[in-house]
Amino acid sequence: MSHYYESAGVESPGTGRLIDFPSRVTIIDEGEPANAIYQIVSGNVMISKLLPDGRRQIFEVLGPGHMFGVTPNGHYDCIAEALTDVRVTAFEKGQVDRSSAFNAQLADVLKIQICALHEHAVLLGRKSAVERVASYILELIEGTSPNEGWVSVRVLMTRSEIADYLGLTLETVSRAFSHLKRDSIIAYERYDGLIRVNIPRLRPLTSTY
Amino acid sequence: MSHYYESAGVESPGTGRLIDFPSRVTIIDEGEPANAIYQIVSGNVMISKLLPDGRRQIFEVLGPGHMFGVTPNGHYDCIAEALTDVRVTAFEKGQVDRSSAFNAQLADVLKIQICALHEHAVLLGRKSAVERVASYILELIEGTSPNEGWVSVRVLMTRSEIADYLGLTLETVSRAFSHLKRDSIIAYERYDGLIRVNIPRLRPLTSTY
DNA sequence: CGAAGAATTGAGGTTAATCAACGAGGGTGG
DNA sequence: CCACCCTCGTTGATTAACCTCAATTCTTCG
Repeated sequence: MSHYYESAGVESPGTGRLIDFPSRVTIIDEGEPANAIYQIVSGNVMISKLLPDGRRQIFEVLGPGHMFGVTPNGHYDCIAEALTDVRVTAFEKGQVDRSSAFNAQLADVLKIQICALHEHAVLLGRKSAVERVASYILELIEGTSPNEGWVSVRVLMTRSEIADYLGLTLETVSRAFSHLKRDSIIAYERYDGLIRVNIPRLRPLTSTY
Repeated sequence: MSHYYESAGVESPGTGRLIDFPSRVTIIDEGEPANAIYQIVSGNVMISKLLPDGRRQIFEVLGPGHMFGVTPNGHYDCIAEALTDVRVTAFEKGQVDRSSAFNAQLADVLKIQICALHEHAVLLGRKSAVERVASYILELIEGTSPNEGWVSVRVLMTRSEIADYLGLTLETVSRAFSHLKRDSIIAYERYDGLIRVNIPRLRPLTSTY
């Protein structure tokens, strides 16, 4: 069962309801009846699944504009958890089903998500540990302004979460970070998760075009 | 460049054009301008991506009703290849964009695909070789009538293709099949890819609910 | 029948997982 | 304020799983 922390029930423009969640809180649980579709206003949300024995796989980390809680049947097929403090718009099932504007926007974000899931499947199925971590760091930077030279970026996920995202163990992730640091491809800053990244040297390690 | 084998350009009911492809032919290539969206009428299509050094990851094997060639930008993000002889309906870009009936159907299949991609990410990131192969065989049976007892199923993909689908090598896939055969969980029939499967004994090996 | 491709099996090497110890913050309560 | 605990991260030693290389068999098709 997930525990819901609601902000004041402010009505958003498009029939949606604004809800706030603090960091690390479960927003939706796998198997719950799918009563709403959520769109992120601010913050980041991790989407994952658990195996019966506790193994976890995180598929994607979504940011503002993205949607989750979409399912082909009546139940959520995965877990959504707040990585940061998050503000979402919740659209009640049935209220938006017939809105073609909503469905058009939904289709757009689903296309982007499928594309990202494809890329992530290549990572999980075919990349080495260092390639995975390099790809992860580069992914953090995507969208950040300058894509050349040294760039600073904040790593919000723990080693354990990164491991569950990359299909590795936390030790292997830690070793890969150490490896990149030793080779001066990344450098740690005053330890609040901030790192500096040498993009031209990192990019070739990802084995991506 | 993919080479297109077209059937007689029969017009399908909904402004789509019917096209036939023989087995193993490339239907769309990554990077090509996305001029059409395809819906499978009959047969199966493998969706994959290649890394620069030739490593391949197959994400999904699609059947009738499913769509491919959907992309958030103007270019295909992955390869589509005929696993069997395939008949598809090709919908030209621009002709269907404003059809809400088409978009509704598109959204429906995208939701199913995302769900499948989630499940596959768990397999790639968190399952052992035998668990992956067991999951693969069970997936072949999904939709086949009786889900209990012994069931016959045809394995259409080569060991190499299965390996690229499961993120393994073909030898590891072969060993996993041999392992399942030795334990009488599957049995080979007169070798045209047909195997018999003991579902009650196979299912626990997949580590899925 | 012969050739080419597919599958199987074995031996040995490599990568990442596992098991384990230790250190660095951050919060809590005495 | 300090001692304690707990989580997180790092690093080392060992193990296990899977990959690589190689040889052989099986299957299909001309």
